[in-house]
Amino acid sequence: MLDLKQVRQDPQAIATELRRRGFDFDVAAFEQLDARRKQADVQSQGLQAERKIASKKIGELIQGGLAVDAAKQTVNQTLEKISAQLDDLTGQARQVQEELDALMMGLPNLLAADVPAGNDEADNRELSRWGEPRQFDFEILDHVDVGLGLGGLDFETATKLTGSRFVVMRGPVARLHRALVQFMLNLHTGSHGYTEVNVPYIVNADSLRGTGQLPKFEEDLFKLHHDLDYYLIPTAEVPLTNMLRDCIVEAEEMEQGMRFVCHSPCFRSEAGSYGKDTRGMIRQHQFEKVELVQMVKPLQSEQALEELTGHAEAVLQALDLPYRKVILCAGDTSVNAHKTYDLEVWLPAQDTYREISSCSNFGTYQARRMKARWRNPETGKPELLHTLNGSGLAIGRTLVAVLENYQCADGSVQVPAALLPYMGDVSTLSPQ
RNA sequence: GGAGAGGUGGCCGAGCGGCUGAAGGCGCGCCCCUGCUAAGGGCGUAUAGGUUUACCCCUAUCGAGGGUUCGAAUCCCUCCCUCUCCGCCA
Repeated sequence: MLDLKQVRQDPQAIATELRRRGFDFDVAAFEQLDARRKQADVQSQGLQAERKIASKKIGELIQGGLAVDAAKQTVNQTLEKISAQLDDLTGQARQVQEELDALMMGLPNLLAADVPAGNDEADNRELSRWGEPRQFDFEILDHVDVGLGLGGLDFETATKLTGSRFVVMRGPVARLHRALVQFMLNLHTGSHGYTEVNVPYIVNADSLRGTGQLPKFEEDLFKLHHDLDYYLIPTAEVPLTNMLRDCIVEAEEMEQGMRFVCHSPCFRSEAGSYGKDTRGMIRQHQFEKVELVQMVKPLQSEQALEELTGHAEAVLQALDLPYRKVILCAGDTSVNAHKTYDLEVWLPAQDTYREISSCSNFGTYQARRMKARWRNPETGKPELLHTLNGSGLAIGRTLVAVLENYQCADGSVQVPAALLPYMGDVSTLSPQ
């Protein structure tokens, strides 16, 4: 959510900014609604003030010994006038307020100045590459066939158990998957200063509103059949970031750094992606991810995004997986993000780089929704903090990348050196 | 699932129809006193919105939502959450 005051101050400037995203902000409609809100507020608040005075007077008269009815009589006129209008006016004021809230909730975040122009994925700008894609001297397989050969990936059984877009992993491949989780958690907690957290995988609607998945993207979520509005998490970002919802963090605690890392499953309905990436593990309804979240003081978030992205890159480098770093263009940056870097890993079978991590700075956008604040010692006042998150990394896609990049001519797969300690010294996954 | 107790400011905690946006304490900030240390005294200290150059002022908020009333932190209803006991259970 944007700052209402800021929008009010210069709606044209906001409109211009949002146009970069291709978002059309109707300034006239906003100003009209805001004016209506103001009028409704002034009227209803004025009336409430009158009522308060009248009520107080009755109280005083009764204290002074007057009978209750007699006391009411003295202010009768005022009361009648008030009771006739108050419900109506407060109702109106509330309704207008709700409309304005909805409008504000629907506005995307402002983009950072260095976000490149563009409409979609094709306009994202590559910033750097790391590693050399390996040259294969044999016919390579994609991860599905590699996994099948190892007897470790079983899509058919998963389809029987549930349906499409699920997978069963078995034996050494399942272990490799787990090894990736352990390795990443240890790296981020050991070398990057993150605190490991374990969170609920089911969250309420307030949490999803806080991070911005609701109200606009409900169709992407799995909602539970339950009396309360419960959802499966689409990413650990939701519970992790919402830990600070309605909190005021003391300055001292901020200094120590609010860095959290969490391994969790992620559940996504993938509505609207029919036919996309249907083969293999690239796009599943359930996948696992190691998520990085930081809450920082406003002036630090720009730097924090660089660092956080670097933490995700460190995983790819340790696994010796070639990747490139991309800055998302205006049209491809998600509505709640201020600036996003994607890390794309090299997938030889697809002969292309595919997203494996997305690292974003949200500025105050999420914090304002969540009322996540810190106490600024200079002012003594609570101020919104900045939130960031990134995948460090998506486990399923990392497994895909390992299977493809480390495959051998005989169908076996070498275990990356960094994972050996987690594999019980199994250094090669052999075909069955 | 059953029975009971409770949810008040950054924290603890009083209030249980009007003088309460809320006593008292802790914490925090400023000042005074004190030649170290320890202690003491004074003042200030919620959030959001409106208005304003600013001060003032106005409105809302005592878990959430309804209701009763001229008036609700206080009474009634529904829901959520926490704690204790019983049952069940990984």
